[in-house]
Amino acid sequence: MVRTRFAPSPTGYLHIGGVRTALYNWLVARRHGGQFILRIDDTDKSRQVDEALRPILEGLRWLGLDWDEGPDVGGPHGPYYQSQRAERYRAAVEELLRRGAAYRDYALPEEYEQERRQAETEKRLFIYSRRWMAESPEQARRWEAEGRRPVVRLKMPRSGTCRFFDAIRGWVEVPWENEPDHVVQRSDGTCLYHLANVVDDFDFQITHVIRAVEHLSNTPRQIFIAQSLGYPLPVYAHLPFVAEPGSQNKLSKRHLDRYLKHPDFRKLYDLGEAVFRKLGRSPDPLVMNPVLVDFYRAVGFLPEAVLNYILLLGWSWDDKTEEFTREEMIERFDLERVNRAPASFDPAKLLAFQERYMKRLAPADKLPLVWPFVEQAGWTTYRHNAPQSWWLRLLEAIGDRLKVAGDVLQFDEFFVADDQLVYDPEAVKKHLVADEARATLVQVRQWLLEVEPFEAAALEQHLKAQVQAAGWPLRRVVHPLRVAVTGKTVGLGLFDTLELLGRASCLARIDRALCLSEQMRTTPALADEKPEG
RNA sequence: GGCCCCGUCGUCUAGAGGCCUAGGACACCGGCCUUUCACGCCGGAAACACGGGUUCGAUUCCCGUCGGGGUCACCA
Repeated sequence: MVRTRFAPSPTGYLHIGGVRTALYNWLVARRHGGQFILRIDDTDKSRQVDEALRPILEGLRWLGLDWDEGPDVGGPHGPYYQSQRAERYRAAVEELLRRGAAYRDYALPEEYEQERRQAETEKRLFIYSRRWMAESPEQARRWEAEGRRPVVRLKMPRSGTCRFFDAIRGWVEVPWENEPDHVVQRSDGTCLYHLANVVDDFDFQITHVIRAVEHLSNTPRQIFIAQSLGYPLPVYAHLPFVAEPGSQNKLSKRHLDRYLKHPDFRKLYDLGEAVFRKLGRSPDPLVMNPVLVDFYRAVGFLPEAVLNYILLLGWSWDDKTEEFTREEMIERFDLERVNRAPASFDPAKLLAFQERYMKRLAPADKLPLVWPFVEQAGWTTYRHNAPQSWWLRLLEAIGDRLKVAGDVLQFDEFFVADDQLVYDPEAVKKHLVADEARATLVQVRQWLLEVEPFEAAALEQHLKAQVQAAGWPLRRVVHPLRVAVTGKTVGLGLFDTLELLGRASCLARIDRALCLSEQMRTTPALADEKPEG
């Protein structure tokens, strides 16, 4: 039975790199019909573990990475929180002591540190003298009487090499003498991460330890602990880290400022910010950060797209295939095809996946995605009585312009009341102020009164015919009309726009636009200002 | 600094001695389509870090150099 695990610390956020680690663990488990376990590394626990854990669990659920054992679902090997397993770790330390693989060290931190520094100045490899290693109970009592409190150190081998197989890197060798006598239990009796980690992996019967390379250099000591305790070794697989856009540095949530100088990253961020602005939400730094998964959920990305992108961050199936359904991922994923070199996070490619996936959805599929955003923006009221067919028409007309679900909010001209529509001053200046534009609008207003039914096809047919009869170029009508009814120079197809707004709104907005145009002409400050040519 | 890991187009990658005139994708550039925007279509530029070996033959194997990164806690 294959059993893998993901072991996040409750930090309050889920990082792209973390998701990839979770995904690969999940895939290995699912591929082999095994189990995926979630364990919480809260050894130095803070009060609000639940609070700090929520974004992580929600993120994993959003992406569909379900776990078989762990928080919320329980399981036969629990508890799954390290903070609740302290007794178990202490027992393991006792066992290590009993087997002679560890010792109580009564050195004061300064004393140990001094030896270390001494070696450093002499430019030689530091090997602890073990001078304060308690050789007998009497000696221990004596030192305790002096007020010394021991830590427990691993009695690491001092010759030979630690050789282990890594499913991604192959054989890795490191001389044992490079490994110091690591502490496994503090002087206050609490145990350290590496000990806990090994004990948990054994207790949970983890068969594959798949984690970031940062842990590669921790592996020898963990192997020592495991072997000393008589535990079987899991299969190790160390994933390269995920690098920053355009660099080889490890991606971190802390350097948002620097990443924003990267144009593609900036574009992604701006997209999210635009959504937030329309929602009137202030940008929470734990959400408004494309390094964190919460960002994608908040902005309306499709989890399948995000997951597909992350899958390819260090793994590929062949020289052509880029898209994978959940089933295909499970069927094809293999640790042996994971790359050794770090892969840098490419915001543009992520966006490309999102666009590709979104483009395939029918309006009826997009509606439930988009709806929460419309609701949050409080825009359901203006057209609250619009039938579902109106919404489907709107989404159809928006088409590929909808990159993420939150993008609906950019089409606010369809949601605001006619007298609330905001006109872009540049657009007005460019397309509404000229005499010709005003005359055109007056004429078009008339034509709009005649069209029946007030639908895109009929509108297009009628307006085009009238324009041709008048001997005008189509653009003479299109641009002023678009600005008049939407306030913008860009948007959906014009005839779709007219239909969706409905006749009454169109007429009302044209009237407003004409007023606005009049004001512009008679206000010298505005009229004199020449638009950039 | 010690130890460990890594090095193919700007980015993600294919390549496991001849299939390579180094393939695909994203981004980029040019053109077409077009009522704006987005989409779409066509085309283009773009890489084996360097130096030695091994071999009839190296992007692929070995060594070195250079470059990048990780790690060296009574943190996780």
